[in-house]
Amino acid sequence: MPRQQGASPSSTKAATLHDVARVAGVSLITASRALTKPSLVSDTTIERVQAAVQATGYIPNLLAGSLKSSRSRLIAGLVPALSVAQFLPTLQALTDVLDAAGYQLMLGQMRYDNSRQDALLNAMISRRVDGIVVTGLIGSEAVRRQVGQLGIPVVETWDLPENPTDMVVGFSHTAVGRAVAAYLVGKGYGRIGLATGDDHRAQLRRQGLLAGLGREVPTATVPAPSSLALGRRALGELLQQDPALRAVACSADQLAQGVVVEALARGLRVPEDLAVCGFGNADFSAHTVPTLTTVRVDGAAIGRRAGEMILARCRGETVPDRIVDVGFAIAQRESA
Amino acid sequence: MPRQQGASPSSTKAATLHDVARVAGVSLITASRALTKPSLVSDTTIERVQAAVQATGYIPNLLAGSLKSSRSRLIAGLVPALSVAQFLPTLQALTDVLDAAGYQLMLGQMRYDNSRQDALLNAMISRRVDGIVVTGLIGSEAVRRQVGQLGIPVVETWDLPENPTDMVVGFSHTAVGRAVAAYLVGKGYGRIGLATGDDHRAQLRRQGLLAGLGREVPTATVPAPSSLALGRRALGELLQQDPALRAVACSADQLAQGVVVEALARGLRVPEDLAVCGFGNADFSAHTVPTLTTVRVDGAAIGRRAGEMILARCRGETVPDRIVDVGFAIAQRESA
DNA sequence: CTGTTAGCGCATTCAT
DNA sequence: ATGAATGCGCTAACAG
Repeated sequence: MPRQQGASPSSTKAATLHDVARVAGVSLITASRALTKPSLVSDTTIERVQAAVQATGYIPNLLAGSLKSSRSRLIAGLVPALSVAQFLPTLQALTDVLDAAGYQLMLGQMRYDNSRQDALLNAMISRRVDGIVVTGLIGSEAVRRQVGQLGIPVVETWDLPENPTDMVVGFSHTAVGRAVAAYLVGKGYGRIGLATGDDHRAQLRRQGLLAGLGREVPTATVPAPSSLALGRRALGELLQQDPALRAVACSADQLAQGVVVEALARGLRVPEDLAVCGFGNADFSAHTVPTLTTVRVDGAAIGRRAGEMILARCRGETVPDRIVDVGFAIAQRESA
Repeated sequence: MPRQQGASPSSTKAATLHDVARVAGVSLITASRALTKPSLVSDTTIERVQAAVQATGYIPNLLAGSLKSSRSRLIAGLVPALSVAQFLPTLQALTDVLDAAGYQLMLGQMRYDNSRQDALLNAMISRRVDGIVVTGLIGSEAVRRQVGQLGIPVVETWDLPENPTDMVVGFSHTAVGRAVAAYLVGKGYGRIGLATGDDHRAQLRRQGLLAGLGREVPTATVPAPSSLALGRRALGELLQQDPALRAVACSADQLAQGVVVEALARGLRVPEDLAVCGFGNADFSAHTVPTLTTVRVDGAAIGRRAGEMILARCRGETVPDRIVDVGFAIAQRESA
């Protein structure tokens, strides 16, 4: 018995707070307070209002409440693309933190494109989001100014810029690059190559790696999002540049996995003939053969922390640490 | 020079449409129409209004517009969890389709928990979402009734129930199970095992597989989300149940990858000693060694189609095909 | 093509 | 502890 398409609600129109108040025999505002600020209302009226809510099937209209109070309880969550596995734990943790506080996340995909970032931010601001969490940085100077003027709290994540738009939760990518360089050199690998994505942060890690090594290295650059297939291709390119390559640093575990697969397919042993280091500590990295040496980053912690900072600012609190470094750690495993 | 935290906008309050109208020298409603229904307004006034928008830095308040028009241009997108890689292409395509039409996606994680599903739906309805897209089915009978009464369009996806809440875009999981059974039997594999997730859809595929085979099979059930590690564990369990196992059907490519890794680690050749079939055609499946035989499903098409159906209903159109079967195909590769 | 009027449903401000 | 009035910013419905 399919319901009538596009029809208005089957019977009468939806109940409003007005109806609840009438049924409960109290004024509009008392009903409102009973539901949102129970401490200001007597227990008996709370009960009567709640009974009226049940009776009427009342569902509050947050649009109206938001308009009046100028607080939408909506947070914008911006990612380059949902397919970037890297950011999923962050988004997941963020959504959970917000949900627990009665906030919802509006999702936006920026597509590594500044003009789209502009349009998206405008759409979010039009909805009067109470805060913005962006994975990566806000690239558009115009947008930075705009959110600054409007006083919208912003948390940039997964990076650690010197001049954040507002707040930031992340870590130093150049430090990661240096750490990986030091690790590989410490293991005695001389001929090192790099398989890297083309995004901003991967390039920072590249710079750190080169600085740590003190020289250029063979490099294969692949487009986002990183994948096993791209890793295989990258190793092919790197071996053309240096057939005697002994180690490959990768900008993502997906790439590292591909490099390993390609190496094994070419009859190279990992790590005896070729060492491989990834980045991100993906869920599979501890369980491949060989297990993947990688850089561990707590993406969920980034999301949680970002959510808490945004919520604190939404409550009007001052956040003492506007720049939070969650750090990273090299996870030593078999592949390097 | 950090901006003042929690401060109100740096200077005066934000411009409203009222200000725009005043600056442009037209009435409020004309300014509104110039921005949202330009066809009803003369070109010269459009220009003047747009100039006024620039001059005032006006950003529309969709909260107010939505309240008045009862159309929020907000769509709820519900997934069990963001970590279920399966659904990402669907969400990504859905977000793109909605964005192009000026709609935004509000993300919700249901956590395989009916009570949370209830609470989440309520939060979404409170915000007067214009539609709901859920990956999987709406489990709560109360919620189904509620959205039905409110006349909110709903698209359930990735399944093909006989009685959808409203609309559905998916495919038959029992048919997938039968197809996989037929494929493996056709290849001559006798002793077949199953590594499967514990979610509803995976169980439907299991039923199809068993029906196709006409008998029970050794089964290892793992919790969501599927991963390489769980696949390795599952193969261990299956080999305990039947050391002479010749083939394993998996409910996800992540599991299949783990089964392959574990098989190789135990000195089994794939597919000579053990054939493996996955599900979902993940991005890596065509590039592993050996490449993974799997079931191809067009997740992006599901998201696109779902978005189009929701948007059509938001425009008041009648959707002729309320039940859309996007089908599936077995991708024959090396592992089986 | 343009304008006037009248709210959408709720929360803030003041009163009692 | 409760209530009356007011308006958040915008758009639908009618005029002209």
